[in-house]
Amino acid sequence: MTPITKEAEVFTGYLKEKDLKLTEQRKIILDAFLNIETHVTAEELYNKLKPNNANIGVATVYRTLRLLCECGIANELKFGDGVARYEHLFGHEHHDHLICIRCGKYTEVCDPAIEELQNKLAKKNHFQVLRHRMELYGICEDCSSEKDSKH
Amino acid sequence: MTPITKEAEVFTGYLKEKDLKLTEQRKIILDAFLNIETHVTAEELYNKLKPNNANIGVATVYRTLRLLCECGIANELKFGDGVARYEHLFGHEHHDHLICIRCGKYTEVCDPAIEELQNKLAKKNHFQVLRHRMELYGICEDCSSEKDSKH
DNA sequence: ATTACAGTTGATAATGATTATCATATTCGA
DNA sequence: TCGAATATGATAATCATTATCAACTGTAAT
Repeated sequence: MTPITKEAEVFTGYLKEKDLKLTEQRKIILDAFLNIETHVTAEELYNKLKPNNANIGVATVYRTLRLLCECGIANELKFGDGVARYEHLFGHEHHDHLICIRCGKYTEVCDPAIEELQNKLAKKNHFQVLRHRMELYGICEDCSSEKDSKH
Repeated sequence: MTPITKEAEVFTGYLKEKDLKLTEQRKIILDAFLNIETHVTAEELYNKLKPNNANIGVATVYRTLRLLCECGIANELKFGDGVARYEHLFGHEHHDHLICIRCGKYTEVCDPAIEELQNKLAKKNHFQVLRHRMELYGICEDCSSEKDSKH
């Protein structure tokens, strides 16, 4: 069976609402995107699709990822290396990132206490927060112990 | 008199240490950079210099900004619009940003309580934090009241 | 099912920020 | 002053992303 995911429903609804069309490519891209449990770049997703779908172009991948962001299924991340990465939002609502500068691995974290302080901070500055990003860069546990275990 | 700024000292020291040369262009670029009290992009700095220094190329501006980052005088910021911005660090050590998505204005903020929680969060994840970035995106006070005052 | 049109597609050109190249020019210690 | 090492500016190259556009497809009404 082909289970109709929450994401597929949302996407379909969004397209209808905007008078956009549910094309074969969009279905394939959404499906592939949901089957990746980490960040992907548009390029990576495109390369993943190519073997089985020789006919999907990069431009369409970019276009579709934008749509997925617009309807809240995906989230665009820019860590500062000049490439946009995309992650799905459903199932892991909001979170921040710990990014290892040695191996590139990242961990999703969430700290409600920090969020609360952020809101307080914003209020103090008469600023209405819509979204935020917080990234801690450093060395992850694995890389840290690797360095220690040099013998 | 030409006051020798702390930044000029640091820069000179850094260049000497690395066997790099203190060129006329580097002096001019540092000077111009220090005279801007906000973020600048490399392009903006270049345009600012051009009228009085027809002979400085964009490449040199980029190169010099990188040096300034390396020696801790400048800090590179990437807000996700594809352009790198640079701010000086001395005098405003560490801070985070409130960024207005309507007018583009940003405010520097600093909250030690948040920093502390960040460190705790990292420790809990056995992660060694080297640096972090936190940006709150939303509507600033001015833009917010502007909207209200539509009459 | 057919039609017709609005929206979509892929190939590729274009863009825009940044970096590499390279011949010429500068710096600075000996 | 000289010479080796480093810098410079102009411009080509790069890389991710977006625009272009003729051909194609989804959809809702017929």
